[in-house]
Amino acid sequence: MNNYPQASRILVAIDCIIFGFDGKDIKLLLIKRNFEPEKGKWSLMGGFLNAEEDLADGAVRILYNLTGLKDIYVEQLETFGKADRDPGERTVSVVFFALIKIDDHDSEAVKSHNAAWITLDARPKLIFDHEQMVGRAIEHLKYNAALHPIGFELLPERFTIPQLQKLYEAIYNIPIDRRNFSRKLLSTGLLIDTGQKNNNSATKKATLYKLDAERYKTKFHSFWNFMPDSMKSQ
Amino acid sequence: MNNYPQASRILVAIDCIIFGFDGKDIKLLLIKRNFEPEKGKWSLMGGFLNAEEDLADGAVRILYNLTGLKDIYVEQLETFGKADRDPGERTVSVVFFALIKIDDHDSEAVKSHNAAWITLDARPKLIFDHEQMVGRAIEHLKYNAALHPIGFELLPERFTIPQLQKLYEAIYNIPIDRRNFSRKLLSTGLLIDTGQKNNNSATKKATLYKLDAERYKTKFHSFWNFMPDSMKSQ
DNA sequence: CCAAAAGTGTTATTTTTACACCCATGA
DNA sequence: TCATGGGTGTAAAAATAACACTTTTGG
Repeated sequence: MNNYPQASRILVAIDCIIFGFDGKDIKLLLIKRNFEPEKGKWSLMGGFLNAEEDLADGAVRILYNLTGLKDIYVEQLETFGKADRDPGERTVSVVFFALIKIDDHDSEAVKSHNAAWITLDARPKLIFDHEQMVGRAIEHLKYNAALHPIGFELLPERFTIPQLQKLYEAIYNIPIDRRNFSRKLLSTGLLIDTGQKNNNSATKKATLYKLDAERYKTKFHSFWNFMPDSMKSQ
Repeated sequence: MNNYPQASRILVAIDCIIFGFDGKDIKLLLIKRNFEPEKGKWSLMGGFLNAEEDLADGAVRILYNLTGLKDIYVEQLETFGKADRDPGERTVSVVFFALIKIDDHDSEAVKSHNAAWITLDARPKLIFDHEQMVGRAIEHLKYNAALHPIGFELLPERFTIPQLQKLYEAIYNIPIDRRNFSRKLLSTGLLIDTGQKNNNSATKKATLYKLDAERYKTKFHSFWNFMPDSMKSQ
């Protein structure tokens, strides 16, 4: 069957930008390639879309290979399609944006792929246009974390308000007022007090909350402001 | 040169969702296909990405073919990649979102493509997954018109505040308070009073404004609220 | 002179910001 | 007992929402 004889068939790649948070910094999961092409250089985790595979399934497959996780927060970000973006062969790359709970990943799988968690500041040069992809993903993270409750995807199942605050401070690289932040968060009605306290702290133990899964679903598309207004123009 | 021998080459399509505004309704530019496949049915305007063409250039080419316009507001929206989305052959489609000033388009070109401006309510069933694409684009329009000053792209070079209000009322399908809307708009500093008045009106003539191009560029990424807060949860 | 649409001002309410003190904990 | 981080309240400022009258125009 060939209804479109004159059109070009092109490689379709999938590249994944994977963010994590270690309690202090936002990190990217990058791989040091032990395969060709560009062996020895750093890149995003990727692969090709299979002939009979749904695009979204391809992203899940690639994320699973690297992290051992199946229920990851994934969004399609943007498709990169400059004619010369891959010098080997014309390739269009669909970039996916993933947020994971950093403690959940399978460190064996990560190790076997020669991958590492790297802070944004310390990231090496990446191959092809992967640098631009990361730039776009950081932009997306900043933009969307202010409007939707996606920050939770980077934290453990149970988390404290101070943890969440540190996350937002890392994303926007600004200090946030503790009192206002806490009030704003609690007023969303998204947080359920688990009654437990955090043991990690050497001082007063913070309350552990979990997400109200129902409300999270229904409120996800609301427009919010986790970010101070002074950041809105950036 | 074939560095990736085992990967599949796939057709890459480009489909364009083109919005216009006639002063009363938001409209879509759709084509009634006078070519195979699916001849006689309605679809989005589209085409295939050429072997040596940048993706963004492909979108511009396709938009130009249909509208005769080159400086159109275009954003990449989303890539649709279900394995079975095109029954003819595996095709991944990159969907673009375009806003045009409806009076500017080349009606000859539109006619020769068998295309028509159709209101959202009156739109026919579309082929393949084009229906979903349109749904996604409407969502995107609603979301983004509230946060960025993209509404202007649907209006003539010179426009009045009441025109802009009607546009927003059409997008969100709600009545907006004239006084609050006008104040909010003018406070952005984006509008320049041209000193002219609108002749179309049968009653009091409204002031014609134009965009402050400089400010438009610098303020584009600001987060705004052209939408009343009561809509935020939708 | 009247119907229809444009323009504009004030007040109440809500949201956001700025800011300081007390509490719990383990070393 | 003290240093560290967690928890909370209040008042000022800013933004938003609600609301009504006057002006211009063409028929």
